[in-house]
Amino acid sequence: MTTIKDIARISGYSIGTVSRVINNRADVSEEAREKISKIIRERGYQPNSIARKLKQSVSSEVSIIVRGSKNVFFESILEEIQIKMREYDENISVQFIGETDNEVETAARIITYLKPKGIIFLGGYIDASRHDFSQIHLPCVLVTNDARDFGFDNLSSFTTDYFDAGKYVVDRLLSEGHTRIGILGGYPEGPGREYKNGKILGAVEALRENGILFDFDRDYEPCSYSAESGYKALEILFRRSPDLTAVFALSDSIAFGTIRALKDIGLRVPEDVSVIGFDGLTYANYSIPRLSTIRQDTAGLAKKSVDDLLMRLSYGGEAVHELVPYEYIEGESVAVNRKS
Amino acid sequence: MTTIKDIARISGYSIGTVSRVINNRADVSEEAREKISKIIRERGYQPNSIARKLKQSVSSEVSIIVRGSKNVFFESILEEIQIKMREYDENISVQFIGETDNEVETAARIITYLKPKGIIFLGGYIDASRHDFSQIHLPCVLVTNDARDFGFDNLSSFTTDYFDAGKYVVDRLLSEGHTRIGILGGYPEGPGREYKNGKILGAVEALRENGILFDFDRDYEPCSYSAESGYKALEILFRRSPDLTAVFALSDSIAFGTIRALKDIGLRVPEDVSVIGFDGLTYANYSIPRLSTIRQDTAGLAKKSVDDLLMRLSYGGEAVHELVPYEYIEGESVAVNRKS
DNA sequence: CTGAAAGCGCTTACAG
DNA sequence: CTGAAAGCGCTTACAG
Repeated sequence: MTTIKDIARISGYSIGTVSRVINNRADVSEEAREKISKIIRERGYQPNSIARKLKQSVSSEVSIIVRGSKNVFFESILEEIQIKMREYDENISVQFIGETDNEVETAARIITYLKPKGIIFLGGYIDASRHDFSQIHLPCVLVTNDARDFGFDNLSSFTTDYFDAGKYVVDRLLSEGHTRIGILGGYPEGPGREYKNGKILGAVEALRENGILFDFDRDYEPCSYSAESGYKALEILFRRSPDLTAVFALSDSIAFGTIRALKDIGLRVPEDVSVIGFDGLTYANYSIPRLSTIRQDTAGLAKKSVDDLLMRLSYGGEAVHELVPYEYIEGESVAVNRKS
Repeated sequence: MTTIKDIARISGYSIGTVSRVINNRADVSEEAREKISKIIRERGYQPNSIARKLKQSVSSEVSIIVRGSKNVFFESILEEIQIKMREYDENISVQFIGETDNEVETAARIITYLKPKGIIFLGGYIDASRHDFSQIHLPCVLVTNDARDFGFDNLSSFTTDYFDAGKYVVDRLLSEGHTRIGILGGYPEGPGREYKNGKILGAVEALRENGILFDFDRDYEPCSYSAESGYKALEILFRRSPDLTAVFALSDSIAFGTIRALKDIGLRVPEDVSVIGFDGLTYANYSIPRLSTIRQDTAGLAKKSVDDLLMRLSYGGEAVHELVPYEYIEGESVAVNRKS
């Protein structure tokens, strides 16, 4: 293994000077820089990143903490982030945590362990651990949640406007004549069994504006973000509310399970029941029927998050909070309500 | 930050003894071990892994190199590997590389950079870079390819028997009376435009045993492992061979694209055309129609790979090569051929 | 069983 | 602009 000592010996300079060349410091003579660079190139010398990390209190990596490893939507954002980071030649390390794990605690552990220079949270909440987060002073980005109101100047956030999108979905269903609309996905949060999910709140608001009071006990069924749970949740929902003519599934995977369950019950989509999903997974465009859904801009979310983090890392600047536009994709899973 | 020095100072022992306790060495008195352990627990002290890595020529991490970041099947194996590794309290670092990147080169880079104690290759070929691999002396595992014939005593491999499974698929279609069977997916490899893919070779063999010579030019269409390319490939295939009554899609994602394309052409699955996929993704059980497919044992592949690597890491031993059983899942996408 | 000391490969004030 | 030296937090022969 070639080390900095070898380069120093061969070049005739000290390891201090070699180190300065490696780190592109200004205070090196052109002569030394060229000579040393040449030798580094020839030998294919790569500085030992572990030794560097030990000295530098911070490494050159960005850590990405992903909440929930089975979430197809997060996987696609993660993929985009990876691509972007590779373009910029930045190193990343990915950490998956469980749905119920505390991402801020994880961040604290990672900071001592990996010493990242910045952190991207993919799908955390943060506000549940505000106190702990205030101990973290690295530039961070929260993706798929709005951190505007948390008041941390080192935490940017980029997210779809879930409230607005949820409202759009229900407005769309209302405009097709549906009034008996069910909602599938997510969980009531906190001790008060509150519904904090923006998609749900937006959906409820759309109904309210049309004089319909959403009955959670009857027309809502919680479930996690997978086809399996979507399937089961639909069965429960329709046993309770067989008169529903439309379903808003909080993710495409839930929607796929929903559509399959409806078929197995003997109901046709969209003739008997309309279904709208959320996320805009590639597969939504290949399912039978094609799924009508809200497409989140995964590429945009990823790009903005990465760009913001790297810019703040290099030049400082304030944290920003941005709502990234979504798009409604017209599929084949929505039809006019013929029941009423 | 608590360091080993603090623990030493508080406990009254030297940092050497503290280090021995941390590393569970035998040559420490019970008294010292207890006293020091207690303090470590109280303080929530975590040894700095970077400093450890610097001394130990090897870190405590296992690196996982994943080929192709858009591969849903690999993602599900990766997830299982992560779960297993976490159970065993082993740290991992994941590196995604492009479809066409050289995984052995990547491994060499990672070894100097991260100093992993072992490597798991998810979906590489290795044999294309045999020479370079012979420079790698860490325990390694290749998943989803058979390395038996490569002759490296540090490389185990676990894979589905693709030849056998491919043969099974076509036998299944033949038994339903299909003789005009198309194949979708993969690429001819190497300069000689050879078909090295085990699934394809098995399929061709099944046909041959039944007196049918597979016509690659007419009844095969290469494509990558996604719904999009499956959709396009099916269109091309059927423009050329509209008399096919069955399609073997080399992955479930290809199959989903295939089924959708057939529907858009105006053909029904399975009434007009039977389709069998490969992988056994969860979603295959929720699509319309439910997809008949070969389920690869992702959990088994992951568990065996992890167990083998950790065992060889701890106790040495020879590399092993194992074919992990697959299972045919009967869906709704295969029917008797009524054309002949 | 324990401590003192060398050293892993690098970075960075400090002098000059 | 450059070198000598301290030190990052740990591990591990070496003595005793």
